[in-house]
Amino acid sequence: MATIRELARRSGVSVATVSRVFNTPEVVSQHTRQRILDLAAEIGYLPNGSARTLATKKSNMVGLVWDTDHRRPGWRHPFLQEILVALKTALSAHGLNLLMLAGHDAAGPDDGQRYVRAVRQHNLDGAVIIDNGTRDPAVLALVEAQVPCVALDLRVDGPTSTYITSDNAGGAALAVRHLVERGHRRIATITGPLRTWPGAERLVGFRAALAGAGLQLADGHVVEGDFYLDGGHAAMDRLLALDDRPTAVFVAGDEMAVGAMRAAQAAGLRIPDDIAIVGFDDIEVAALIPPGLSTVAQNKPGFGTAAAEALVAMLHGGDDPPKPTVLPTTLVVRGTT
Amino acid sequence: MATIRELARRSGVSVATVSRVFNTPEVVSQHTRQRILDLAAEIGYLPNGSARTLATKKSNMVGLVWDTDHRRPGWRHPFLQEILVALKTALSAHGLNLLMLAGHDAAGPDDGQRYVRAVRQHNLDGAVIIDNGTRDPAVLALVEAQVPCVALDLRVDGPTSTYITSDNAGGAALAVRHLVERGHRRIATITGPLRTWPGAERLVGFRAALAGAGLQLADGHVVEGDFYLDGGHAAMDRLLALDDRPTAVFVAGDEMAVGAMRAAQAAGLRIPDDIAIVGFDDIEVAALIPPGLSTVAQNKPGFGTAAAEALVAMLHGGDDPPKPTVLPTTLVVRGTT
DNA sequence: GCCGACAATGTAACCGGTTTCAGGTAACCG
DNA sequence: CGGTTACCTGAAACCGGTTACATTGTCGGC
Repeated sequence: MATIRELARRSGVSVATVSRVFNTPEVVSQHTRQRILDLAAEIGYLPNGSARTLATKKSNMVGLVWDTDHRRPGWRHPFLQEILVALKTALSAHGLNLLMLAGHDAAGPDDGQRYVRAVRQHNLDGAVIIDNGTRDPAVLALVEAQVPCVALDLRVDGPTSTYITSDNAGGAALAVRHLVERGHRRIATITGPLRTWPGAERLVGFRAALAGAGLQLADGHVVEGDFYLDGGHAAMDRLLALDDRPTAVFVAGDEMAVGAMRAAQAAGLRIPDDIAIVGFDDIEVAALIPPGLSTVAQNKPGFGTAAAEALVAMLHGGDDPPKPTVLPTTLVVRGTT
Repeated sequence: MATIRELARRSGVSVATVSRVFNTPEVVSQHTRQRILDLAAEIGYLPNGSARTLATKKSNMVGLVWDTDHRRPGWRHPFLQEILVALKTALSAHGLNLLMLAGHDAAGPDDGQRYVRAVRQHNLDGAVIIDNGTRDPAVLALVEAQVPCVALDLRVDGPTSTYITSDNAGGAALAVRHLVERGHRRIATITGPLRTWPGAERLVGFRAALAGAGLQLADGHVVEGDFYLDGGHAAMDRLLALDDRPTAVFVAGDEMAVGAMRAAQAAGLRIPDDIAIVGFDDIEVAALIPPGLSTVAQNKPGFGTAAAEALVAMLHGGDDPPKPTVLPTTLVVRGTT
């Protein structure tokens, strides 16, 4: 393994000069620079990342906090894969790597400082937080420790942190307006967990849009779900048991919407004739399941790229507190409406 | 930021002793050890990972090679999320972290050495390769460079590398036998890309099982697909255009199977009465799409845990070449058969 | 009472870079 | 021709750990 001293010796310069070739190339003369670069390529020299990190305290790595909730074994993010692809691509375009941080599953004590510890131990430059749905104290510790952070779908801010989210309220409004246009008057909703940011916001948007259309929200027409399929099914069952059963339901998550569709079908209802459904997320199944789930689509890669941009801005950029990014949503009309 | 010298000074011992407390605790006296640990907790001392890596050349990090194929923007692994969860959990139980390595998307030259470079630069202890479907030369460079590697669904082996795969041939055989039991005699298959390991093996298993059942494989009853939905659709169209149309199709991937179902339905065929379909993978949609896709299920978390085990065995274990892991598959019968 | 073994700790070199500061050379100016 | 100045390079301290080797002290055996 070639080291910098080896390379310096061979090319007859000092280690300082070699170091400069890789860090501030403009200060070393064209001639020596080229000679060193050629030789470096020849002997296969690569600057050692650990040494560099040790000296500079910058690792060019950001942590990925994605806590696979131990209380909920089947926990899945609706479109983790798309986010990850976009995030990784955008980060590596800036020379940043992504380190997956261990969550609850990690060995060692858990005093709520586990992410902070990991960040300090590895000299991470920042962190991306993919919401686990709850305000994990360990996550909050991260932003309190002034680690540059960008959270997805979790509302955190401060001098060194910001968040990316879809226009949840606006998306919900899109859904409602669409249903109203289709002639529905009795519109219910199955929400996400209301302690989560998207869960809460989509309900806010729903209510506002309903009011905007001059419609009343009937008793029992708001049922809190859990973003999972079975939860959606159960919630729909409750709606269908009502005396003034709604003719349309805005379901705040596609997975729940699929469950809701099943519940409706199990109750012998035809979709969309007897009951219309609009989901949120636009996950893969939405297009596949007959008759096709109308839904509010999120800009999935947008989460990843926006997160990368925001993080880079905080790392390289000035001191002005970063602005949250709100990604626009779009309505996708399929067969359920 | 407390350093080891600071901690040493405060507790009145040498840095060597402090270091030993964290690395070989048994050699330092109970009394001093406790005193140092207490003080460490008090001042919040954490060993610096970079310094440690620099000195020991072990980083306790493994690279994740997951090349999001730039030639195929929509490239998705059928169950990346499940693998990732299991992998991360299993690795962190051994104190290992996962670093996502940049692929084609990275800046800099691409001479096929990009992963090797990344590994050397960060002193990675090993790598997990999530197959991109092709034998990427950059991946092969990794195993040639004697980096401890474990590949998923990609057959690589050598003194420092091994792979994890499902029993693809066996799974295909399960599917065929199931169809035979249902009374089918004219069984066709839509394969994955035959240059991929799972694509090839599933075809092998298919052929063997057919022969084992004493059945002939008719001309044109093997159509190569691409693991994507549209490819499955197109392949099914070709099968349905045949004179001796099959009564059952083994589709070597669920995503393709969904496409195939659509093609069949578009052609006015009833499933499973006019044509039966068995998929492979057991992705989420399989259970959701009516009438429910019968399929060969893979042990998804198994990939992650097995990969972690294999890697740990190579890192800590002896020099005996690691054994590949073949995960059993199971048949899940739903409505398409 | 001396010696060897052993347990606990310290000293200092080393891992492979970065960076401050200073030195040398050549060009330029008055 | 002396003095700036700009440009390029080198010497050496430093980042925060690990570890080979040396040292000290205790104790048991003979």
